[in-house]
Amino acid sequence: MSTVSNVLNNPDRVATETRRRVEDAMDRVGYVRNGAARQLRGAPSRVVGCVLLDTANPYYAALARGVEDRLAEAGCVLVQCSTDVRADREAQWLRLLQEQNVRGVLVSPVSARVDHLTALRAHGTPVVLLDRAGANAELCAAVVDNVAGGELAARHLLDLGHRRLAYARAATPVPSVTARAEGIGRALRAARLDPAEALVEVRVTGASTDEVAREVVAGLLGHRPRPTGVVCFNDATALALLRGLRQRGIAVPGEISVVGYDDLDFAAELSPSLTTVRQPTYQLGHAAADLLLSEYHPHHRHQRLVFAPELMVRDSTGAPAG
Amino acid sequence: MSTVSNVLNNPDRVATETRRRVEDAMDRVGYVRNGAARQLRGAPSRVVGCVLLDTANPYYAALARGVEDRLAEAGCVLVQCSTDVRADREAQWLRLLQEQNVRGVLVSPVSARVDHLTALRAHGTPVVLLDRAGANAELCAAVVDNVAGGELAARHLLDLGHRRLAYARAATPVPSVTARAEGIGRALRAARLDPAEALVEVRVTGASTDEVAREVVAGLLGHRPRPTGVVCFNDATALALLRGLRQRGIAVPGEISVVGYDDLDFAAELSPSLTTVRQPTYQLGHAAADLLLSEYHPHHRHQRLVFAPELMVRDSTGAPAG
DNA sequence: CTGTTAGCGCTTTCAG
DNA sequence: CTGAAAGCGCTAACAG
Repeated sequence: MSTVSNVLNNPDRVATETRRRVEDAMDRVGYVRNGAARQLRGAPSRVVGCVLLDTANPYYAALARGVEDRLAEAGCVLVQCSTDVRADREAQWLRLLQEQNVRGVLVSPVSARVDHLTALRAHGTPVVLLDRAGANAELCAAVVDNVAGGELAARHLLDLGHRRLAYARAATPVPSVTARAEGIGRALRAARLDPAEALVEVRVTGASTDEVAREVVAGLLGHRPRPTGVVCFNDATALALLRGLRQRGIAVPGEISVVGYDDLDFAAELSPSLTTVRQPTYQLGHAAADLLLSEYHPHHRHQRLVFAPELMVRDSTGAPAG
Repeated sequence: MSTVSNVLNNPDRVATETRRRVEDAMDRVGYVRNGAARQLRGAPSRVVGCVLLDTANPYYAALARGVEDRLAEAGCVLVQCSTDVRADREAQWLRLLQEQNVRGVLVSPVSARVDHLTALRAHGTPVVLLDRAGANAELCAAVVDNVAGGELAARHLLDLGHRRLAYARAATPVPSVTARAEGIGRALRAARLDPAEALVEVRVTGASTDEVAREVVAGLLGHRPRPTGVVCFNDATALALLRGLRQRGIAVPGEISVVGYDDLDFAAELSPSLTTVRQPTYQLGHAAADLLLSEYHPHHRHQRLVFAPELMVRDSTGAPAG
């Protein structure tokens, strides 16, 4: 019995001949190692958890793929859970993952409060924050600089000559979405404009493209003076907005300029092609997984990895009319 | 000790007062159940595995979300693995999942041969096939009828008057992609055309949109007589093709009609908007998970669930010139 | 209701 | 190299 165990875990301690005999006995009887029992004996878990706002969202799907690929190198698999931005679900998933003794969790937290995550870490489960840095570097984090992203988008519009902007954002107070608003405000102030006057926030609640289109267009056109440039918090919203504006016969970028966020595959192919902020999503996931795995090293120190977004200028933005 | 166990597993056998005492002792010390130990004692695993061609692909992301939601109802989580259409990876992931004693696996198999999956099932791990029905119903399967999908797309073009078609497909012999080719052939024969003459297959190997665009356009234009209608095996390829044709100044649908596959969010928003075959992806995942969970019922019989695709007619298709 | 006990499959240690 | 034994945390069965 101990020889078999050695064949599996310390192959070099076993004579080649013996090892061979054990190995083909194994596949004669179809032996499969029992992970639960190993883990109970103290072996590190080979499962990592990942709690995201919505795993079907292409942004998170790409991020998760980055995570998955890095974990594969370490022989680990990834459990993916969606919260749909609900704190109760986040808590429930984290509990389940903790019970499964996962090797660690990557979390895109629903709210800015991360006490429960700090507690989870203190309890022995490594945690890496995504999209949101912890307050005092008490947790590892990997983020794209959303403030910078919002700033890039807004500055681009300001440079083109726009003076009244809108930000079409999800109604839920997701940290990354809020940070982009902050970046937009920063760009406005740098241009000596008062965000209270020069910026309209339009909140999107709809689920379908059509609903979103209606909401955003209504929010924009209902405002006087009408904004001439819009930053959308993601490309899906920009897509909906472009449709809504086309249906109303409003020219883009002639009457209104539109900036997206994410640079999904289709952004470059729309007509007009979409100016948008690209995020290094896959790399972010890869690096985050790397960070998580490194928590097992003896002298681990928490780190915050910050990735830079990049503005992709295309045809949906131009100088304002008049 | 057994009382504690009962509080967790048979709460009604314990007096309310005692239960309460146990419960707050638990959260005073921060007790967390050990899943590995439970499982070792025979509790059913709460982890389900899912091995897909590429988890970052929006098609699979939506499918996985359907799976995830159904599993959540049963208190289970989903591990997602990507094979990138490589048989060795598929085998490796399945092995790992088997060692983790997962409750079951959903697999979108790399090849038509599923012996290893039948063997896995025989060994005690429930298996549900995705995108591919097993030969003799020896495994559960949930599929969208890809033959019907290919047929829908081709018949639409034939009805418009096209007589020379192309099929732009992934070079790898993925079952679902091949089935669509079969459907196209069937539609051609139904219209009394010989697929050998009336159909060109263009194989796509590129990874980036630009490469794909080049390949497909070259494949199409290099053929005499030139096809007037193209079915793409997915929307991403159609997107690339539209770009390629636009760059060459070829009118869609004026000179060439294009049909996509998947009906991703952006399909309706392109210019021209994309005629494409919609698949009930989320529902497929949901139903597949349901099937998997049902394997635990005593009198389970393997079933094959077939979902119907739907043609979304938009502006990228029209009557051929001349 | 509480305490005791056995044992799930594995790794580790120690003797032979 | 092989055999024996302990114990990871839990559940189930049973006696008090």
